[in-house]
Amino acid sequence: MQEGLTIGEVSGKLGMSSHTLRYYERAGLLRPIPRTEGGIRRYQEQDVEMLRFLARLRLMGMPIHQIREYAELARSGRDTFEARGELLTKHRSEVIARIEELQRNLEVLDLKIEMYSRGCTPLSAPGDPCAEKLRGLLERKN
Amino acid sequence: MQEGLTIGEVSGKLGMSSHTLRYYERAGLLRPIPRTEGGIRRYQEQDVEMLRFLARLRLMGMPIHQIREYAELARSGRDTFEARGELLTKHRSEVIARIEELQRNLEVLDLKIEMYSRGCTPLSAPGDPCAEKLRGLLERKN
DNA sequence: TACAGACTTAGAGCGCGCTCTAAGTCAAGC
DNA sequence: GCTTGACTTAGAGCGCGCTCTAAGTCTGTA
Repeated sequence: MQEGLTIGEVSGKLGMSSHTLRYYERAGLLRPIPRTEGGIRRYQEQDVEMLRFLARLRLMGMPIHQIREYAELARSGRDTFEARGELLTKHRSEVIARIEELQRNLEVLDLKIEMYSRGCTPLSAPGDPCAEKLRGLLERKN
Repeated sequence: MQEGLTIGEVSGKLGMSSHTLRYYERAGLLRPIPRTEGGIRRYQEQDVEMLRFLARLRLMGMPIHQIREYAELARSGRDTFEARGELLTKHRSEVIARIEELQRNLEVLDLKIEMYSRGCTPLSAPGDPCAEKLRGLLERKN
C-alpha cells in the first residue's frame, strides 16, 4: 500500500464514477495524477480538494472547456491569481443571470399552475385578468 | 396568401430556427401544423402561444420528452387540467431546487473569489478563517 | 412564364459530457 | 503461487437537443 487514494476511493468519497475521474484527467481538468510503479493512480489531498471545487463549477453549469482553462491557470502558480479571479467573477455573473432567468420563468409557471387549479382554460380566456397577465409575460422576451 | 404564419415568420417572431420548429413538431411538442394545399406550414395563433410557453419550459430546463408529455395532455382537452397542473407543479419544485443549488454554490464561488482578491492561496491556508470556511463548504454534499 | 427564394422531406452530423467496452495488468488475501 | 477484484489504456458508444444537408417543390413578383 502506498500513499494517496485510489481512483475507487476517490470515486466513493466524491460520488463521481471512476470513468469520469479518468475523463477529467484526460480533459486537462486535473494534473496528471501521480502513479505507483505499477501505473495505478494515487490521488493526493490536493487533487481531491481540486476535484471538489471543479465539481461545484460543473454544478453551476460551467462547461468543461472553461473549467480546463481555470484548472490550467491554477496549475501555473500564483501569478495567475488575478486571471483566475476574473474567470470566476465572469462565471459568477452568468450564474446570477441564470438564477434571475429561472425566477422570471417561475412567474410564468406559477401563473399557469394557478390557472389550471382554477380550472380556467389557459390559451383562450380573453376576459380573464390572470390569462391576460400570462399572455403579457409570455410575449416579453424571455 | 393564406391564413396563418409561415415557418420563417414564426422563426423571426420567436427567435427559434425553422429547423428547431420542425424538430419540435416531429418530436410531438406541437400538433401537426396545418398545411396549405402545397404542403407549406401555416402556424395559427394558438400554435405560437403554445410555442411561447414551451420555450419557457425549455429555458427552465425541462427535457424535451417531458415537454412532449405536457403537450400531449394539452392536446387532449380540458379533462387533463389536473394532470397538467401536477406535471407543472412537479417541475416547479425542480426549478426551485435548482435555484437553491445555484445559490448554495454561489457561496462557494464568492468565497473563492474573495480569497483570490485577497491574494491568499486557496488550497493550502490552514490558518486562514476564510480558507477554513471554504473547505467546510466544499466538504458538505453539494 | 420564368425566376428567386423560402419552403418541403428524410436523414445525417455535431458538440457536449459522460459512460461503457475490450483486453489486459496489478496487488491484497488465502 | 493463485485467485479475485480493482486497476490500466485506447477508443467506441450514447442520450440530448439541436443543426445541417441534399434534393426537390412551392409561390410571390417581374
